[in-house]
Amino acid sequence: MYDHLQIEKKWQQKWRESQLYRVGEDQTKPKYYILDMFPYPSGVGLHVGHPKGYIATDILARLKIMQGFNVLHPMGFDAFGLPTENYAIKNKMQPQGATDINIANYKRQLEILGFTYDWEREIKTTDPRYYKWTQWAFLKMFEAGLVFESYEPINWCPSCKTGLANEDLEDGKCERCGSEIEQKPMRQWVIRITDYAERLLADLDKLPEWETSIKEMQKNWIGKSEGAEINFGAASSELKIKVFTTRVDTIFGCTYVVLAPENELVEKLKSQITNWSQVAEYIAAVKNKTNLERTDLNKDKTGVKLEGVQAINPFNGEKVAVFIADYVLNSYGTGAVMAVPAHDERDYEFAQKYGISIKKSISPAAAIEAPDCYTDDGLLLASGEFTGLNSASARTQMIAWLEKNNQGNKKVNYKLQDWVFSRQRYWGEPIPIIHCAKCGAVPVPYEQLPLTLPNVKSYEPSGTGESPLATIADWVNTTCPKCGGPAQRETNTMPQWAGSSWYYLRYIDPHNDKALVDKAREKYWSPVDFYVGGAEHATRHLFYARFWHKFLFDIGVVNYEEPFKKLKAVGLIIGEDGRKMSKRWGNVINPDEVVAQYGADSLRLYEMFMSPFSDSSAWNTKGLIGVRKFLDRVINITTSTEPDSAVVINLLHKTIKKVADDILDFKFNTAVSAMMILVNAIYNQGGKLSQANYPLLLQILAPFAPHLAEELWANIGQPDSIFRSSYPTPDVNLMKDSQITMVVSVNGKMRASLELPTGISESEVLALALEHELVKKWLEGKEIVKKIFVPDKLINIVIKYTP
RNA sequence: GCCGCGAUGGCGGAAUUGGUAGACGCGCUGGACUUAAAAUCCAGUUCUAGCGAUAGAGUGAGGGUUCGAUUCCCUCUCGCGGCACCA
Repeated sequence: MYDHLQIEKKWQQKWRESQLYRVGEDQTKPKYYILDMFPYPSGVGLHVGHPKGYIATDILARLKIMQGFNVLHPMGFDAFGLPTENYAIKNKMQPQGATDINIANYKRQLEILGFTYDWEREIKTTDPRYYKWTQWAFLKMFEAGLVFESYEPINWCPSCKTGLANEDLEDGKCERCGSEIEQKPMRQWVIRITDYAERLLADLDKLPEWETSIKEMQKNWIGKSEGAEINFGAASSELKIKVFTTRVDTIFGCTYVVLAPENELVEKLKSQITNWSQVAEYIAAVKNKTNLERTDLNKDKTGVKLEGVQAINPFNGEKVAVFIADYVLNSYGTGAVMAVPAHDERDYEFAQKYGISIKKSISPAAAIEAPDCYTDDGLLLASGEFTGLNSASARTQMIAWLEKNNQGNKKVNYKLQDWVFSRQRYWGEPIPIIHCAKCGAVPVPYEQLPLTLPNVKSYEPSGTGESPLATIADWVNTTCPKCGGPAQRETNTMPQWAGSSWYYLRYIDPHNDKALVDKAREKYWSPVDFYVGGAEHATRHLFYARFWHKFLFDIGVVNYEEPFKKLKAVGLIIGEDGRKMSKRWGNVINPDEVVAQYGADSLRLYEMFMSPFSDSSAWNTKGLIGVRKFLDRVINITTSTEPDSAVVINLLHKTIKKVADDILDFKFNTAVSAMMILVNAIYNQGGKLSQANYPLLLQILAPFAPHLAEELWANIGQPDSIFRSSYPTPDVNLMKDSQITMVVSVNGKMRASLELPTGISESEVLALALEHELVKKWLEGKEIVKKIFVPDKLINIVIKYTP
């Protein structure tokens, strides 16, 4: 047993005093930038799940430091946003005050775990010196035409009293509070992220070190689909009904056309629609539905036929019926589809219900029975000049036909929607725009940045949908920077994602007041070599950050097109009862208590040992005691003037290599296991280790258990920190095995094993095997058909099977 | 429904160009030490049969490829994550 409290406190203080973690700018050294997703400092503090990723990056950082790299491993706080604002309202505090208290608590909790952060580089997104550059980037986007105002209906959370982006919804409910959301028209600032859709998709291929699952999620999020826009004529009207389809090849099977109820064509066709009252009623009913109801797949498809209107198929001049139905979304494609019930399941279901005819135009290429609704590619059937073509070439030729006849064109669509970038809330970066009656939306001049958040009496949402900022007359009323006339400030603030979209750049150059980041420094430190965080950010933060970075690249602020070279997702730690850690279940484990009772080194080691890094797994205090026992065993190893056994020497050098390799691979659980095996071997030789090898043991342990390793390092008279020593290099000769276990199997089944010198030949092994009693009895009276020999591994004797 | 990932002892998990399944840890059993307990140390621990040597079975289920499959292929079941009427 050792006094972890005393040791850990002592070294944390010494490291601070000696500025062990100060990050230098010596650009002649190779750099390594390791980044954690920075935390949101909530009022409840950290539970043991939060630091898991930080422990892993800290181990990697310490290894890299010992390997001679200039390591940047910073930490900061993503502090703007709703939770703090709501927390402040509830506790009758100012959001700024609540943030300061929460950050101080988080820092304290991080400090006791012994991380290598250089707090000189700390970032807070709420610091005006930081958000000056968030605002600056926004204005650059405004200048570049990427930002626009939109009056589209937005998702409105009646409980949070704020607008939400689609990204902030879960199952049509508010991600934060779980309330059902409503549709409410609201003036919003929107960023044209869709302009970058193609690059965000294509450049995923430049990220081989990202986990495929996260790349797949981003791909699905962008949702690219290639197809065609086709103009259907409207009978007895000049209007064109433009539809989008990925399956032009099925168009000869089109028996009706469907418009989204909100499609503006509906209003334009009003004069021809003979059942308008019925149509209007349907449109009104759809409007009242929440998105949740509308997108519920289990519900029946509904729609109304537009009596008096017909659409003309440009390929064959056929007139087909026109419907409105809420299964067609106005926000995707053209808000209109051509329906081919024979080859699309939704259309099939709808046609069945409304008695619309079903016409086959594709037959399966293989000789199989065609189902009523066949959705795969095949051969074209009854399709005029295109009959007999396969689907793929038909699509190419039919699009060419459309373009030649001016009836449509090739078109790529994305599910990705533009980024609603404003919130009607107080605790966010003010959007630096001034509204002038004469000049329109005018940017706040760059030299006036940062545009700071004013103090306000009440942080409660106004309830009208406007930000509390709107109530501060002397802040709102200003003069137009362009014409000098009276004007009003924008009162919306930015979403929480804004500050986190580029923070990794600021760590490189945190105090620069002339630029977002110095370009030479950025060239040296970027990109982030290793980024670690929760997979839940795959389609939000990670997507926005990639977009923001590409924009900064385009305007020449950064040198590289992608911000994060390697990405690893951290698995959750759930409660001992198998449920997510939450106050509600009373299963939260507080790291403060674990550190007090077992020490930070034990916590670090345990979280790395408990499961593969990216897997989620349940906390188990018994397992924690197991790694604490391991540390106690390390302490009890004594140094000796006697040489070590061959087994220990061999194992030590193998372990040096394995631990370093495993850290770089984020396979911490097997690294810890390898160290345990080594220590067990040392105990088998009496718990003594030679003076020459003892320091090596401490060095491989140091990244995992820094306090203890540092203490033991000092105990053997080392004057400087163990983290200023060089990570040991394994001796390849000492790692070599002189003996191997040769497996002898008969028909693939292990029957015996032989301890033999390495490099032994097949004939020698065979001779020994045939003599072996355990092998002999299986071979008696049997004919040997063949032998398979894997050098230094096994020999398999194959005999003829005679029942 | 679609996309991705996964399923191994009582538990967490280990094992990759296909070659000893169950490393390491927890738990459990026994022993040493102790007046006793805790701690520590040592030994054992997949299941079945056997005192034992040993034999048989065994990596979610079924099939296949192979001298040999936890690993590769096909079908299915269950679980996790993401997306979801995207035309």
